[in-house]
Amino acid sequence: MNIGQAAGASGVSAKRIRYYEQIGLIDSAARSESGYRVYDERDVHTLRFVSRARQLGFSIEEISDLLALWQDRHRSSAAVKKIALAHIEEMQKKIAELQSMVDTLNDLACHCEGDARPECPILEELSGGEERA
Amino acid sequence: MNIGQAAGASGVSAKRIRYYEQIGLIDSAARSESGYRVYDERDVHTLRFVSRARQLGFSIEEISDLLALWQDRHRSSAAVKKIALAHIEEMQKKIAELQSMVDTLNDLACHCEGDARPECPILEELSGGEERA
DNA sequence: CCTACACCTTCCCATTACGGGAAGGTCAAG
DNA sequence: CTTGACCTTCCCGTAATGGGAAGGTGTAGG
Repeated sequence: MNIGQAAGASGVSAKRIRYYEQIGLIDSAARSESGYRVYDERDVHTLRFVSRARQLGFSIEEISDLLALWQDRHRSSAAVKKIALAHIEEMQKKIAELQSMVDTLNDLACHCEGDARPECPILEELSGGEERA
Repeated sequence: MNIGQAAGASGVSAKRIRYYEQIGLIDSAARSESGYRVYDERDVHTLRFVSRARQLGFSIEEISDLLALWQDRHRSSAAVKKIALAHIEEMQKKIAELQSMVDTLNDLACHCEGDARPECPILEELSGGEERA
């Protein structure tokens, strides 16, 4: 099957497939005589694996490690779990950051009248308490 | 004051200050005879505004709008609030996405023994239920 | 057989918000 | 007068793609 079909079957765009190949995340595809990339079910399966991992927010580098483990029958589940837990922690840290920003900003927005007048606690806060420089 | 002092006083690195000038977020700084950028308190105040806005997660483009409003004495607080609320919504959406990923992954990780054996629900899930391609 | 048209190829540019570092000019102190 | 800390511009690299150009391929219909 050509890249377009592999894309359709895996949910990974042709652009992305080429990119993944280029950076070495996935093996170089076989080629037809005319130079077209050729894929089989196994390739599509791998692409789906990558796609699902991306949906869970793993970075390409993490996915590279996960793929290696996936293909290693002597892997330990501990190694996989370690990557997963590290990723969870990263995401939770990011969530905490975002939540803190939301809380602060929400607080400010709540005290903003949101009318036609220029007085605005949001700008005052950003300004450092004093008004216009 | 030179860019280094402005950086120290505002908490914005010299690199960033030049970048902000380059993309037009802030006005071009005055120059000394020898070509050095020169800043005053007002500039530093603006830089601090930008810095605080960045700490709340606003994008450069949003900050550009906020700066314009800040400097517009005829602004309406409604315009400011609108930007803030939109930003809050974006962040909440991002949080929800991340939280969903964390939940899913946590669930999988909980069922992973994390020992020396290769069996791993995380990889099984990424694999689509079937084992190794 | 020829012509569309859909598909494929590689290559380069743009995105976001900077940091790093090179090559070279400036300034103040010792 | 030299050293070292500044400053300048310029270009590269980041993460993970999307867009699009220029050009080859494959197939289906007239």
